Amino acid sequence: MELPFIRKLRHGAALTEDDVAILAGFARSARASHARADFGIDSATTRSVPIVLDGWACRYRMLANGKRQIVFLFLPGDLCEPFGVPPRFLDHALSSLTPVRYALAPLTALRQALYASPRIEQALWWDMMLSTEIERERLVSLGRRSASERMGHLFCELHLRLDMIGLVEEDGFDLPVTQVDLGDLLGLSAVHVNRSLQELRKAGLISLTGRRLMIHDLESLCDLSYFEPDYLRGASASR
Amino acid sequence: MELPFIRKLRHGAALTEDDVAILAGFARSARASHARADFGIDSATTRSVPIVLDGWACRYRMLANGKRQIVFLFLPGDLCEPFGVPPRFLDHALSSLTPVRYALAPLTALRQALYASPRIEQALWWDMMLSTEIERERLVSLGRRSASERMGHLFCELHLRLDMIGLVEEDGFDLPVTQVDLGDLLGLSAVHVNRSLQELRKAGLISLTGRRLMIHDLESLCDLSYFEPDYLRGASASR
DNA sequence: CGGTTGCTTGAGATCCATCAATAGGAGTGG
DNA sequence: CCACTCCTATTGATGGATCTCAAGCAACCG
Repeated sequence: MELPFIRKLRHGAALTEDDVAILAGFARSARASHARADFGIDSATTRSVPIVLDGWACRYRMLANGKRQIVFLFLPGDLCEPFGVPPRFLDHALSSLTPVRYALAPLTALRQALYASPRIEQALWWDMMLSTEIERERLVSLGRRSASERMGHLFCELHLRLDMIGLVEEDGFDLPVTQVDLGDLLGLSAVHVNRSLQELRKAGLISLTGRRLMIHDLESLCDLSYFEPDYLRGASASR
Repeated sequence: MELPFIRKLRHGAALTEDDVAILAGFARSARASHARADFGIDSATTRSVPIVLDGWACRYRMLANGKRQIVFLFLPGDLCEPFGVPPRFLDHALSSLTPVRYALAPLTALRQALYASPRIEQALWWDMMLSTEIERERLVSLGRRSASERMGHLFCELHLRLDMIGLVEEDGFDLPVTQVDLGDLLGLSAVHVNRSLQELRKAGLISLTGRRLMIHDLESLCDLSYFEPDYLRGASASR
């Protein structure tokens, strides 16, 4: 199967075979990380953008009172930094949630790639804007949506993002994170995550057994959570 | 006085006089907007990035249940979109909070400017990362900080951002927004905004009369709200 | 097996939203 | 100038949403 980040970028621009070859080069040297391990920037890897090949990861922040907030959730195919990030902004607070395989794309090589191909440039900008929109919408969730609305919105978002890389089967997908993680993602306590999940279950919208989430009524879930797929209106390359 | 957005960008790169001249060109044709008016992209101005010259503005989102969440607060000198945003992502939900003067920088001209000068390119990337960090930190606020912590954090952030463009005098600055606006920014009800403000006042940390905010004890305010100026660690051009 | 991790449930406390009412100030029309 | 209205800030009272603390249970694992 095609690399997830290439599969994803195809949604942002009509890549040629040459483009794909260049991008595939970034994934040649993969690293592996255990679950729950920081894998951010160390001195040796500075000036590189991690690309998730497999597994789930996140950017998070810890407060002095011990609370954690996950700022962004990275799925397979996601670039963990913008392609033009100044090195002094490179983020140390990247962590795996599951075991993760990732590649490190040097900033210089990324720049060369987008100079070489306007389609790659377009795809990378598209990817960055997609991430930005996702982040903004989560901000709206934390500010103005109730617990179960947030949960529902997250599931709609995941459905859309995972579908983009072919990881949705029959409206179900793996959800390989704990309820504590979901709480840190949604700004909720683990206990309340549990209760919100049960609300959605009782409403017949989802089921979640093992680590597999089934969405039984996507439309109602979107309605409940004010999810508008349009907010990722760049999600398709066609206009 | 120098244009605020040039003054701001100087923090991100050592601009030459030529750079400044190019940037100043963007501000030549200013538009004006009343308070509380959408001034986003219309057909005539598409493919341009608004730059705030004067006044406060925001990007917001409305939910179907009537709730509003402000996603980003724009101060004088702020670019309202990333410089490389694909046109299909241009945001319609930009609104002024006060009367605003703004310029429209065509995307194509921005690209030419950053091709022409690596310092301009560096400054624009720096600016984008600064915005990103601010947005992330607000997400942390909404997820994991209490009402008065959020409020304190916002004031620390504003102090830092306004100081960058010379709008702080004796630890005080104008805060030209209503308590409803503050609520939509911080994910709170207007009533609770009022009570949180009084908490900060009673603690002797701030005073807010008319539309002027005085910060009496910046250090305590930072401690209270877990504000770490480092999160804007690219804030100075020196490394 | 015992220890750990994650999920579930209950009870009580806290934070914050909502509803409602008052008061002051700014603008507006007569 | 005055009466009127609208907007904003403020305060009180109440209820609901969510947190925290605590305990039990199942699954997994060394």
